[in-house]
Amino acid sequence: MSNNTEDVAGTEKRSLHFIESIIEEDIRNGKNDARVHTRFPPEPNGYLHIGHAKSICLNFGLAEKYNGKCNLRFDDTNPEKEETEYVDSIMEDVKWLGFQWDKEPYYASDYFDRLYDWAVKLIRDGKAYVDDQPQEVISQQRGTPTRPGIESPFRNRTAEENLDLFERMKAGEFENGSRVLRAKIGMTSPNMHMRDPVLYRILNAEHHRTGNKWKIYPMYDYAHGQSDYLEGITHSLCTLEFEVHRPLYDWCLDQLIETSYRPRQIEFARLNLSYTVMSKRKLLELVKGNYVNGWDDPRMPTIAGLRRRGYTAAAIRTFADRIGVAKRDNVIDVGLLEFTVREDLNKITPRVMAVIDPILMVITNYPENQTEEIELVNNPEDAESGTRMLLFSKELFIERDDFMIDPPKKYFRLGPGREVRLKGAYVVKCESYDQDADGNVTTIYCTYDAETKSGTGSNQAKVKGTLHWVEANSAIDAEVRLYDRLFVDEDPAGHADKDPIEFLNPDSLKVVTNCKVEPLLANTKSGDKFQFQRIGYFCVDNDSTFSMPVFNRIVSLKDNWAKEIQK
RNA sequence: UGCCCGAUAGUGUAAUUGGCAACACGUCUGUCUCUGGAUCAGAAGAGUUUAGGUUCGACCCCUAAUCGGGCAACCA
Repeated sequence: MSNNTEDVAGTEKRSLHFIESIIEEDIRNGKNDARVHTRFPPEPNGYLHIGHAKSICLNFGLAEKYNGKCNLRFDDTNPEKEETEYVDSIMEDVKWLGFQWDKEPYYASDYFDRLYDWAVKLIRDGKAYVDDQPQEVISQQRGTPTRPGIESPFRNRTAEENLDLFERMKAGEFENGSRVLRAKIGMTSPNMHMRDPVLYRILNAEHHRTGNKWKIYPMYDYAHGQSDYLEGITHSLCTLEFEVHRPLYDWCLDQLIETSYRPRQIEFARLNLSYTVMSKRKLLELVKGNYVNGWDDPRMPTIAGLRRRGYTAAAIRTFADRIGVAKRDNVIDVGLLEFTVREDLNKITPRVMAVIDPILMVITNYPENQTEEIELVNNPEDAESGTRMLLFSKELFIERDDFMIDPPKKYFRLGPGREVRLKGAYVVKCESYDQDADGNVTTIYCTYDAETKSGTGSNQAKVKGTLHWVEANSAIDAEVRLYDRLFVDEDPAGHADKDPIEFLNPDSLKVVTNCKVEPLLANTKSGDKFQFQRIGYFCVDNDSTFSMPVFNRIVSLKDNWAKEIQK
């Protein structure tokens, strides 16, 4: 390592984060034969969220960077919470993000036999014992962080007795929860996790892979390090809350292996995002309580939700890269995520005309029954994207927001007597308008100047605004789903006395059904993304049909006018 | 009252490992524009939680304090 910085994406310089520093030092020292082998170890008890994406990008990214490998391993040691549906969704999400795990996916449950044999070794070595006490008693005896615990009366059974009991636990002779296998470490450690921790518990539940074969299941602390070891993992990355578990991770390995190869646990700070919740438990609550429409609801911070919303995998990877990796607690502004998608979408999406809240515009001096074709650039950011033709006629739809009867001075759009350009077409001037009984504007009457057609080079006096529009007769109907942040509070889970549900944003979804979009949008498929000119980025939803296309708003365009009216 | 982590502009992350704090987002100006988008140019904004110490020199090392987070599931 000659320099502490490196090229990222060819241009940006980025310095090494602390995990990379550790890895590079390990490589220099030839530790574990200078291999880099990471793993992403989700428990299949829920869908992955953007926080997991950070971890995925970290683990797979490190493997890529150092020519190593990264495993996908399902940490399925608790059959009561785990399901195959989650396994499938997790694999799909990891692949979608653009990563490929080494070989086949691994499962902690594949190691149950090895883990069992190791447990037997611990018992033989006098380092584990079977405790017959109920959970509450064990819990009481553990003491408190400030007071040491006391030893279990079953702590000093003979190895033979322990072995016999443990085998019978495995055989299913005992009741659920009636006995556990505990490590024999001591009851006085200031670290609660080191006070004779439970290694195995009896669980009469059907496991999603091993079915009813097992009656006992290993605990995370016992299973994780050994699973890492069996897979040849070198750097086992996890979040900060596992810091206090590390001594136990190391203790187990110390007792069980004698090779020089050793996996090392390193902790980093999990991602927190403003205006959302980021725990599987809380997300599950949103799903089960029908506050959202499933795990892939576009408002969810799940990878499936973001995907359906229209976020690109590239944007999420860039985001993960931008937020960095460190050990201090952090809350990332959702604005950064939004910026990152806009940045990506700006480069890749075709621009189209779509009017979300249409109002009829009649061009009074445009010949009756005449139409013409207007050529429009598909994407000014992409020279390869070409152009397309769009119909223009006497009757158009424009956005209701783009007209005001009595506009303020800084309003660059249409009002009585004002002039604007219709994007790609002509400059029009508002001559009059109709209102209904309630005062709503129903039709806007304009005149156009035939000399001002776009691309003719006739440099007309500049107009302040340019509006998007669709031709009234050829436009097709569409449904648009306007998504906004799910919570109105910056940190919905940060109130000890209040449930995040209380901060749900009542306007997080607005369904608009009478939108008018250009005819091209009849032929789209789920997942297609567009920029609705002047409005935002949109993505074709799964619910879309030929007769009624449905678009999700991914994110709006940066809107300075909206900011202006805030003032 | 215990133990373990952490603390740098509004938010994140840096600082060539001790040489007078940088980048991104955000904010504000302005430019350009047939998207009030994008682009481009520029500005404001921290003197690194505090107090000591070591040193020619400290964001960086030491000590203490303060603040924040984590730890007492047969969850992961």
